[in-house]
Amino acid sequence: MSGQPNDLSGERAHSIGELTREFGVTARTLRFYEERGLLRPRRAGQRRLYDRGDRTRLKLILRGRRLGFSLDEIEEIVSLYEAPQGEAGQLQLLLDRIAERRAELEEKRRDIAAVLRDLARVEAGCLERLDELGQKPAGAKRGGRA
Amino acid sequence: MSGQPNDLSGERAHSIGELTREFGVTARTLRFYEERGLLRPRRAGQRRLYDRGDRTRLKLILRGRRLGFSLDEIEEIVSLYEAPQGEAGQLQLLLDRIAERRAELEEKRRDIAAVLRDLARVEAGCLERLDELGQKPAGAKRGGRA
DNA sequence: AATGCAGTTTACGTAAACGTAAACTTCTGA
DNA sequence: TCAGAAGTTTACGTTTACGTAAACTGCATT
Repeated sequence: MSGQPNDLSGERAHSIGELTREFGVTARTLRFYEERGLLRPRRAGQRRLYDRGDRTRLKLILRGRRLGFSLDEIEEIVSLYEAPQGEAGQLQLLLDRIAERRAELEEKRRDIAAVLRDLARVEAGCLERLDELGQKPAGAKRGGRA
Repeated sequence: MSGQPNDLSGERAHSIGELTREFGVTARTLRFYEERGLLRPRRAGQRRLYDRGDRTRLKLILRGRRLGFSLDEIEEIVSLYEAPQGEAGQLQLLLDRIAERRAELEEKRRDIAAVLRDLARVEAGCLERLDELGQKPAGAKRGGRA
């Protein structure tokens, strides 16, 4: 229909190599995530095929990774997004876990704010000192308030 | 003067055990950080004595850890705070490194915002579904806008 | 003198998250 | 038809950040 054979979904699926280039990870990493159950690409014979959903999951995984979550934690977080529409008790449990994760994220946010504030102080000291030395600082555009 | 013997600084220094309790880390961790050069407590004979500066450094270290920085990166970041008041070239290098770190931290901040936004969406879905079921949700106070 | 607690060094062990190498298949272009 | 690129499985290696155990010291009780 849309060019490629085996196009059951109407979506263009990607090979593992395409994914590595797009996301800057190695094929080993993608296979490892699959082994861990974090990704579940379908297959064309042996070859893995990653569709849009897989790419979305990968984005979430890498986001969690940048934030320093372990793969176990990432699995937990990602699972929240795809929680089955259970009954009341399940939904309440889900809400509780969301609240926990939110608390962690807000702690991280405070940590970031603190580090940014400290860096701003050091930077201010540098600039002041540079000014005393009668130098012109290069580049380094400043952002908004911390 | 202020009670303890060997009180050269006018500050009350802490034993390793006190630190572990205060910060929720093990003694092994503190010794490991020292081995890595991240901490440099003074000694009373063999015993380590941690003063206010050491505690400040430890706070910075643990902050970096919560944000998923490696100990190498943490060392780099902490060293920024204690940079020697060098001459112009050194100051410029310092400013560059600060800019790099700021960029990383701001990426993390965006990541956090994204995850919080997604969690809020899932939460909204849960609450809606709970409402349909005619249940009253427990706890889980909501925060501000993402 | 003996016990116990807190601290010390030395050293091997471990879990997480991949890296790397080997040996094989499958497709594609020259 | 055959080389090369891209993919596959299997399996052992590596780095980071500590855990854990052994053996020792110094000090305070009992």
